[in-house]
Amino acid sequence: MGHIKSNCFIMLSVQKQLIEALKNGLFSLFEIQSNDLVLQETKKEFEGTYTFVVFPYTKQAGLAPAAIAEKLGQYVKENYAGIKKFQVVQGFLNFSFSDEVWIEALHKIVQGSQKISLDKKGEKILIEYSSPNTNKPLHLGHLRNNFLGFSVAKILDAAGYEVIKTNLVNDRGIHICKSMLAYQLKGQGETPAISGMKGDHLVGKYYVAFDQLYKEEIAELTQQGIDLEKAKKEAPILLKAQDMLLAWENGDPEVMKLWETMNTWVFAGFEKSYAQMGVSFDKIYRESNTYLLGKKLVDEGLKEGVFYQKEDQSVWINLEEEGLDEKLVLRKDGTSVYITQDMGTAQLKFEDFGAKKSIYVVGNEQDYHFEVLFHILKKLNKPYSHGNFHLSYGMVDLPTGKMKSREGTVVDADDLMAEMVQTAKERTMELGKTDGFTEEASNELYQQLGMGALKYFLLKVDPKKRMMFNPLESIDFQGNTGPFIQYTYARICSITRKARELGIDLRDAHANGIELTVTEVDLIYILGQYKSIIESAAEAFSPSLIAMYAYDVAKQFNKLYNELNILKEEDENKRNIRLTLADITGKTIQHAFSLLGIVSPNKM
RNA sequence: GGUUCCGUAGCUCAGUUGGAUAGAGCAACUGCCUUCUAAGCAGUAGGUCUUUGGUUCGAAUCCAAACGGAAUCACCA
Repeated sequence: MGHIKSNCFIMLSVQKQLIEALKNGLFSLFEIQSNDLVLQETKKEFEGTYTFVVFPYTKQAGLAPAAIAEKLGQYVKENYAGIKKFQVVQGFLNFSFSDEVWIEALHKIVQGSQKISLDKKGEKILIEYSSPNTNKPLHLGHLRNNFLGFSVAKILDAAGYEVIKTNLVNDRGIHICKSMLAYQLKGQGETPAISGMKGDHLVGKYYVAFDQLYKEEIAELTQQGIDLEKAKKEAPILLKAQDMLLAWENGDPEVMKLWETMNTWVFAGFEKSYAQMGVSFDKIYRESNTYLLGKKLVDEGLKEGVFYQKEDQSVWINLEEEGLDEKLVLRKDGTSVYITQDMGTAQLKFEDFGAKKSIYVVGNEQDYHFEVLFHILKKLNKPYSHGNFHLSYGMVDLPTGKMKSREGTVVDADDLMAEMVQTAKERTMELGKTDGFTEEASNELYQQLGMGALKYFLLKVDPKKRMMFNPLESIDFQGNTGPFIQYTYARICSITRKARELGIDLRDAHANGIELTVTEVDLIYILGQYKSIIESAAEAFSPSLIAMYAYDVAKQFNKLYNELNILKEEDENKRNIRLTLADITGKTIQHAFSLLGIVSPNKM
């Protein structure tokens, strides 16, 4: 199994003492000096918490592995009071701790639960996520992006950073003009109000319409005997779109007016989607505002000799030393490209917030782009150029392959979220869980469960990896899912609610001389890891670590719930220990889920 | 073609500096609700960790090659 996190706060002193004892044992028994002793978690099928592997010492000790383990175990048990027993299996030496150690650990967890978040680091960190285009509605890929970005922001906040959430809206460029042009041609004054469509969907409709018109024209041209490649470049509607982009850059009043109108529609639509997703931003940037600043940076770089101009006036940077190519940073006609805008945005964000660390939550298809961007910022010697990180997440694949908006193979974000809430409603009603709920409370619960299932589904997978979504199979509500963990939380709430009704005060829980079961010890052990899990998740920018942890916690608690009585336990001390465990388990789940942006209902 | 990433159960995924009989969930099959919420628990079955070589006490993990898949290498964003 895995190695022990060196920063597992709760068990830290216990681990240190054990390692110290092992070190001393190795020296006094075998005269082996070793400074890097590593413990491992004992595998489930064996008794114990920590395992020490002695295979590496067989040569030096001149004994068989089992013999070394036996002697070492004996030594440690005699010299460290916290050890209850040790067992030797081949070259593996397994240690179990006394119940006192575990009770003490539980007390520390209870004390620490007053403030679960880690200490402030006094450091600002920017996170940019979402980054939609204003020519079409959001899809499944955006959901992964938004949930990831929001969750990572929460995790970093919990890890002590001052987090600033930004969203860079891509609201300019040829693709935006395409939907505008199609609207001009076919729109006939349609508005979201008239059509009853959400603004982003309405605009998206015209983006698709453009593509149809474009394809028709290409077909026509090729029938006239024109080469396909040529037809693609010279279709009249495409040329018109290009003209429109020029008109936009020149501030043509009519084009600007249409652009602003359609933007307003899209933003109104996005706002609804973001509200449903439960994500938010501290500041929204628009590329239409940042691309000009990017051009300024190009001028600076030219003066400093970082960039150079070719004969046709286009501006370039040479990144061959970095193992990359020459890259264009400004077109020959002086208009900016993608990277120019990103340079401008980076500068603007730094001027606004002064953060030297910055995370970009963007799909891995743009790995190369960000590599280039970060190199450019370094060459420009920007103060924020060394804290950039591209959180490159994998695509969400469908069984049919990659999603493509133009081919109609996208899973729409709004549709999917609505479906999830509907499924949650059906499942909940089948189980009769909302009997006695008000309608308002029921609907709130369906929201929480549907979104919980969806968010957990997308966040439990390692962000870096591509993942599969099959629209024909609904997302589960059982097993390793959001609702399972939410259910465990609601179950715990039910217990603590009843405990309060019975007037049980946990503060006077005394636990002297209590015998714990393996299940209780395992739960205490898992609960003690939470803070170090937060730290790992923050370091790796990985909500999936939090998700998997929450699942482990819930699973272990349900095991305990089925094996042991809690409220009905007659021994008051045992009952109180279990109640304390239940309470801390609930708090841990709730906190972990809040880091994923998932609400934990206290009744379901 | 260059670069980067990936290949683990029928399906979706874990597996953190190399460690014990490779783990979960779903799907399938067995049990458990007059007792704290059965969206739960316990169990059965399911694997040549793509293949082949190497490194060593020991490899899903490290190295090399082959096979299969993906992304990217735009004066698109």
